[in-house]
Amino acid sequence: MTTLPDKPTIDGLEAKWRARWEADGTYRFDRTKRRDEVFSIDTPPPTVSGNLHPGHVFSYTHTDLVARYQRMRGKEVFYPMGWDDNGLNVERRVQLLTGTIVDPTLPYDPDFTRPEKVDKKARPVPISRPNFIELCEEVVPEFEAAYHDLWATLGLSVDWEHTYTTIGPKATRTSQRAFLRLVRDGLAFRAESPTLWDVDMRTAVAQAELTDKELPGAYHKLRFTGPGGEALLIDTTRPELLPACVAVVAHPDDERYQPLFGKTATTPLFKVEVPIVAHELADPEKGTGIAMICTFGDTTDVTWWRELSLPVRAIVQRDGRLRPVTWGDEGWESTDPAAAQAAYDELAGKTVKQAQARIVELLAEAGAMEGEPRPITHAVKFWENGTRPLEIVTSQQWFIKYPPKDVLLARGKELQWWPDFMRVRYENWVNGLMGDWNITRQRFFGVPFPVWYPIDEDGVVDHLSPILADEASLPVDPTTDVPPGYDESQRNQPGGFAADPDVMDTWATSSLTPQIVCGWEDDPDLFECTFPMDMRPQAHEIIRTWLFSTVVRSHYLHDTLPWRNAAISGFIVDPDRKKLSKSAGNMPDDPVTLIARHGADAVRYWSANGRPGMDMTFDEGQMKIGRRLAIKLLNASKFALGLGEPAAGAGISVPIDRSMLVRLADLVDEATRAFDGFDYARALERTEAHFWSFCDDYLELVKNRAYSEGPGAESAKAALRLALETLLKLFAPFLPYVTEEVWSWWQEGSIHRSSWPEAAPLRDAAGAGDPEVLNVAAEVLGEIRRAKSEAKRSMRTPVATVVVRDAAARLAALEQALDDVRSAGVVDELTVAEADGFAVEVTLGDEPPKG
RNA sequence: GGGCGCGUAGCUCAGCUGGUUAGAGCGCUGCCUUCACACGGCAGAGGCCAGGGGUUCGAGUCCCUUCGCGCCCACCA
Repeated sequence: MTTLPDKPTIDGLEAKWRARWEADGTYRFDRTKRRDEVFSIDTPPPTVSGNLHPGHVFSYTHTDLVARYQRMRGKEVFYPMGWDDNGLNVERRVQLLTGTIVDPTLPYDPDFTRPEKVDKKARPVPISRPNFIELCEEVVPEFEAAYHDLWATLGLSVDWEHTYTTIGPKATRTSQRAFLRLVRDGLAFRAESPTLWDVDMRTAVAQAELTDKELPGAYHKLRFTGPGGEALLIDTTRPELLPACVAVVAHPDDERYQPLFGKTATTPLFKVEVPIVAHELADPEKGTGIAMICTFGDTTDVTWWRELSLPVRAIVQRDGRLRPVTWGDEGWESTDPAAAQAAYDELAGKTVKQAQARIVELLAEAGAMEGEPRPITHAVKFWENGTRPLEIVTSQQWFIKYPPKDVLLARGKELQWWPDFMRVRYENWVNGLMGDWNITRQRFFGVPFPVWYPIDEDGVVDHLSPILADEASLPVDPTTDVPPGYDESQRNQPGGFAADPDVMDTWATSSLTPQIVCGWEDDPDLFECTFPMDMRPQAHEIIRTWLFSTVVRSHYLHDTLPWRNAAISGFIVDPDRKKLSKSAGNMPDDPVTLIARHGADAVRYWSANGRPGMDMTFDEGQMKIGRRLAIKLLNASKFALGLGEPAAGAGISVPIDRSMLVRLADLVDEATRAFDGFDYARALERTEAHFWSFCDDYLELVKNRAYSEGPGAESAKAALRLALETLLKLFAPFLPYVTEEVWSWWQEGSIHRSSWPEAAPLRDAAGAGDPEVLNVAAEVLGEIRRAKSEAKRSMRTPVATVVVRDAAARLAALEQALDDVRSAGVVDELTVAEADGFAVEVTLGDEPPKG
């Protein structure tokens, strides 16, 4: 039964079909399927602390295109959605939004309620850690709701019964269990180690979260005293670390310093004797070719310190200020402790920056600095969201050991990358790995370590002998739960236990998204039919974090890749190739507004034009084209279906109808091939081009015949319905709303649960169809149109005569479509003549009578 | 410093393993209110394919090189 609207519109389709799909469970995962019948997707959980951004729409649409294609190919698609509500960003956003700050020394206040209105200028209200976590749990769902609404309106075919968060109990349990397994296997361990440290957030930061910023600095030439009392000049950009100097270093091949290796130099001001050592990382070209090693100025210092077995003389505290030191104590020997103390007292308590200013004055007064500081610009390491340079402090942290590089590189080769060249980023990262993965964060809102530490009878906490939680008890929070064999009264008591106060790095949990969504050990049946997963879609800037760490965890837990395919999306840039951002002032309207303005199908159309891995320009013009395409689909469908159903058993007998179907079969092959290679953009482009010529040429050519009666009309109607069904299906992944709407006019069920078109049945229906028939007919019709257009006449203008000159084969093709061409062109007499080239002579007839 | 990607009409982009006069859409110009569509339709103008070498019968397509843009990585004292 075909029911056509009088005036079809795309307005309101989102609300209508979104509700219907939800009610019908159109995208619900059927967990009774076998693994080989399933296509499972490791959805990127959006960071709910962020603002909705057009870039989100872009990349999430790409995933949905693949999901919809696979579903129509007959796969049961496992397409969950997560919310990343774990980590520093959420913590900070909640702090700002609620005007609070955590003071871990405060007790829980059961009467605390969220302030109604937040004065951004006022001092944040200090609250306890449990109160803050409650606040987060209250606020985060508000963020999530905004995303859920956007995704559903955009038409993501997500199964909303499979959602997860990266901090909820499920994720926490998975994360803690995976952590305990690593501890058990000796792959996660606790150690005291120099750690990159953000002095404002007062937390450790991992290598993956680093970013470089160009900052002004200055070389200061310091006068050390060599072994023979001679001056030894050393350039440094960090003179304030002079008291932390533990050695000076030059390249082993540097002839200037070779005689000094093994001897000692004496630091200015503090009069500390430090060894003169050799190491290849010292660059003879840089400064004076000899550098001071401090604990710790940068990661090179850490390398030197480790490889040369140097002592620690740390001065920078976790708050970024210099700590008090008593010179003369063990480890702080000086040939003149009184002078050292006097100089250091000038620095203690100051920030790094203040200390630098002061020590430069002291050095100048002591005549220990050659010349003036020479300003330079150099790259300094920052936490990616930080405001001050990172320092390196020594502290106790949990680390995960990385697998050997060759193992990691082999995993990278095993994985299918779309596009393939993105593998290089992974390999670059693996090759640059240093040390182990520090997963400890000194924060409040995160997955806690399921660990306590014993306290001996003297009240000393043994941080190197952790008490692990039972797996069966997970998830646990060590600050409120009690370790096995203890009771609450022993908390923080001699002979008792102390909770691990820290939380895990957000990637330590996000790296387990496949395990979380597939129900690792919690839901073995689900895991069986979904893992290893088929596809990880994600952005290229988090290859080194999310992708990499997920590979590591899956390697350890399951000795397999977490997924077969990594589909990497680009991001959105403005026409000047600048990344869109609020600060750059080039941020377009938010996605909800864009969808309201252009329609979800139109916004998806724009997104679908971005090929995997390619950055794309934000362009509302493309959305307008998408909207036009959707409307055209409605109208063309209305026309094709409005002709009525073909008579039962009607054959597709007319050559041009068969010709159209042959070309359509080729299109199906091409679109299918493109989709199999994750090239949805190509599939769309080909389908779209085909559709426009289908409308402009084929529909025009067959229109009059289709309106008539007889076998010709029946052939046209049958061909049109077959073509329409095929085209709707090819468009369905891109334009889910309009295709579903048209589908509902004449078909049962959802188009999104129908089967992807196949070329073979089309070729069967086309029989010995020749694609050239439609090609030549369209070209001739084009020439007739041109003649009318150039004469500035209406397309309805009758044509007295048309003479087509062309090669014999093409004329033969044209002969098979002669009636349709004549009818569409309103031609009285059409004759053909053999010739070498294609030429059409058109003689227009009289103007039709007006009125 | 190492690497990856991009540079095709005013704009956004196709052009897959090299093959006839380089494609689409938008924008622009002109025409047409045709019985699916004015949220239309038809047609037109517009390009030394970033520059320079080379391989080849033939290069936007392959090789070398220069320039510009973007990004990733790096032990920048």
